[in-house]
Amino acid sequence: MLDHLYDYLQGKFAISKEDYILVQQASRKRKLRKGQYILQEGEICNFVAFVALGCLRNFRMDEKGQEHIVYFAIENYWTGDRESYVLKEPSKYYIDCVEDSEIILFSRENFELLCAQIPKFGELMNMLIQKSFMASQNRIHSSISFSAEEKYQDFLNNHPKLANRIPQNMIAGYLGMTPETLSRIRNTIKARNT
Amino acid sequence: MLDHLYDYLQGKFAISKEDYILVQQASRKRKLRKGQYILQEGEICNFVAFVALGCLRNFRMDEKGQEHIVYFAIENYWTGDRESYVLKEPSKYYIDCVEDSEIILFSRENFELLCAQIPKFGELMNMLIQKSFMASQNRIHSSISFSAEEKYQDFLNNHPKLANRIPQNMIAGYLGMTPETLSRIRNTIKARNT
DNA sequence: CGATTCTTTGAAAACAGTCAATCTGTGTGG
DNA sequence: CCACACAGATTGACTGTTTTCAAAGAATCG
Repeated sequence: MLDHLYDYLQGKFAISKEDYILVQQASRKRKLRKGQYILQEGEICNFVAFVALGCLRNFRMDEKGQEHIVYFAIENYWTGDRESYVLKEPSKYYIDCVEDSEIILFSRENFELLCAQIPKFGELMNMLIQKSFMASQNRIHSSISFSAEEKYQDFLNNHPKLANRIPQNMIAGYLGMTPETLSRIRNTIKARNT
Repeated sequence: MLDHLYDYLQGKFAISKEDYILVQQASRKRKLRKGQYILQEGEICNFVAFVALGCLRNFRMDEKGQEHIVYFAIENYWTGDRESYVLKEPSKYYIDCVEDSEIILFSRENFELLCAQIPKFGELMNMLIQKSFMASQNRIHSSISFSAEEKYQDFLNNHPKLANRIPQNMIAGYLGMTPETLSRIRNTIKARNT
């Protein structure tokens, strides 16, 4: 029943049936409801998660209770708090579900074992971190260079699929602006296109 | 004469003399003057560089000629444009020297060879990318969550060594604000501490 | 249908950017 | 050694953008 992940890994490096059985044995599936947390501030992130269905977000909460979102993970994306995982320190992040979701969880032990047992799997993870880094660089550039409207346009260009399924207050929290500002920006864009 | 890199690698994984000779043969040293470029927009980044001395910056230029700095590399840091390197696509970045510098350059071919020949070297690179990613995440958080003054304070906390040697207009370009704004922020901080 | 959450709108205030002028320090050439 | 040029930093007045707070409208879910 882990077909989603199997298709994904097939697409990445043509995993063998036998190796996939290892993956299956190392993981467990979890169904989650919208709003449910898989990580909370202060906990050590001892897992890596693959999103088979739905959408999750990584965010921090500030003293005023405002949520600042650093990452969305939809189908075929991985999530977790890399920093807490690597350093084995309490996380500064929350991870919760934006929609009802299905994820495949790997405990730290199992995940490291898999990376060692299936070299291609380990390489894939290195490649993913590299891609994450490249994406982060681009996000940093956008966030230090662009006006609020430009940031939103950039978001639409880079994440057309997210734009349609994520509430706007979260998009605002991802872009570093208030929901009111985002709403006004959408207005002026709409006005311009008429 | 590549002692700086030798000490660095020693500190990272106790490299053997023989392996270090490989590193030496795969690299070449370059002295650079302040302002000199090692990468310009449109070029493909076919190298990885280690900074033995001095300071370099990665930045993009917008239509108005404004420079947006995504990264500073000082002694014992690595630089280059990872995205252009990996994708073999023209870079969107410039990399130039903030001070007179000495760097150790690895061509793509030599670098990949080294990673394969010296497994610990390859692992180190993966680890560095991972750390870069973690640093990027934190920078994204700061840039979507903080006011201009908080961003500056955060910069002082995280990069005390950079604050003293980098001109303020560049710090402003790194934090995503104008030099004027940064100057005023420094004023209010100074006023508060008297 | 009612309750809750999300989005929009308005007016005022806070914040950051722009433009122009001045000040400071550094290094260079006469 | 001085005078000058130059780059970087500061200041002031003004403009524009974004936030804040409050309220009203839409949409969604049980």
